[in-house]
Amino acid sequence: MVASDSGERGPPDLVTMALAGSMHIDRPGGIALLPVRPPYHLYRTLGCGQAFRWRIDAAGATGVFRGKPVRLSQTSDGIACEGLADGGALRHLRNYLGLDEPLEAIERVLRRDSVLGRVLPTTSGLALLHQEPWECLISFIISAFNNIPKIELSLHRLGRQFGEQVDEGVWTFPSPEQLAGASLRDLRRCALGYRGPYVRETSRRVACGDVNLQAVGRAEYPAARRLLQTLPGVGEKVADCVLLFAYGKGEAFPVDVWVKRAVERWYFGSRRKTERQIREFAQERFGSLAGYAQQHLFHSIRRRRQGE
DNA sequence: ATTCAGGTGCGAG
DNA sequence: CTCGCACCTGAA
Repeated sequence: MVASDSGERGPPDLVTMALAGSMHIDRPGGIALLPVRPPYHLYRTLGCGQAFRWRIDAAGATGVFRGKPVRLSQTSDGIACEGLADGGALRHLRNYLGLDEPLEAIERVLRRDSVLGRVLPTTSGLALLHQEPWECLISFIISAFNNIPKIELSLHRLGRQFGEQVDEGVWTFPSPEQLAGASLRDLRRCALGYRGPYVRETSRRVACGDVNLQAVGRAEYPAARRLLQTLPGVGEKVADCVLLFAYGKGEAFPVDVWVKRAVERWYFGSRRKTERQIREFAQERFGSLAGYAQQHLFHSIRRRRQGE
């Protein structure tokens, strides 16, 4: 297997190299600039279904980061960030966005796979985020047997009901304590359906320290996965999403209906496989880059279906 | 009105 | 342990 580097870009220019050494550059008007290396693609990264609370429009992406409303946009110079003042927060944002993920090298390796080689031209530049585990966990509990607009609706209502308002129409994501103290009746208002009790029970188990989300991060992938799966509403797929999108466990390969369909069609001649077979196949084939492979496959088959 | 949607928990074999 | 099934609810 030889990498076909036809789509690869040339070495970064001097400006890019110089900028990459610094965390950010202050611009007039309280706008900070975070340098990025190609092929990083902000809107693919925020819009590919890892996180649900970013709103993307022609002007850029808006959302809440560590309790502050922020607006992000990508230019040829990097990521412009409006709303965060101090360098510490910007460093955290840099980490959150995955700006230092070695995407060029990752995609060079993935491109050796003929399927991904075909897919990458339309998915290149998406990075795995490093989300806050708590919000990510609740988001994917809600995602089960649900659709994206309604997941977004539920998360928005949870913020409005139980979080704190930081701007017009913008709320923080509620803490474990805030959700643990919620009534099922109030949770039901958030259109959670039968997931309401899962959300509250999981919140209780986290709030009381029964499950330590920091300890999950310190554990190896298999143990961390088992730990998360002790929570109600958290099965294999949800656990893998949290491990991948929040904890940076790159070997996680969440198998949802889309990825299952993609792998069956593109790797197994459309023969039916179980979710476990698909996950084990992917982990064997892609190793620590399984999560990246999953994102590209997911993104590709979804836009294909939607005719984007 | 009917159908669909980024799984999970359950009981049965 | 694997398999099949029911499931809240908003939007198309």
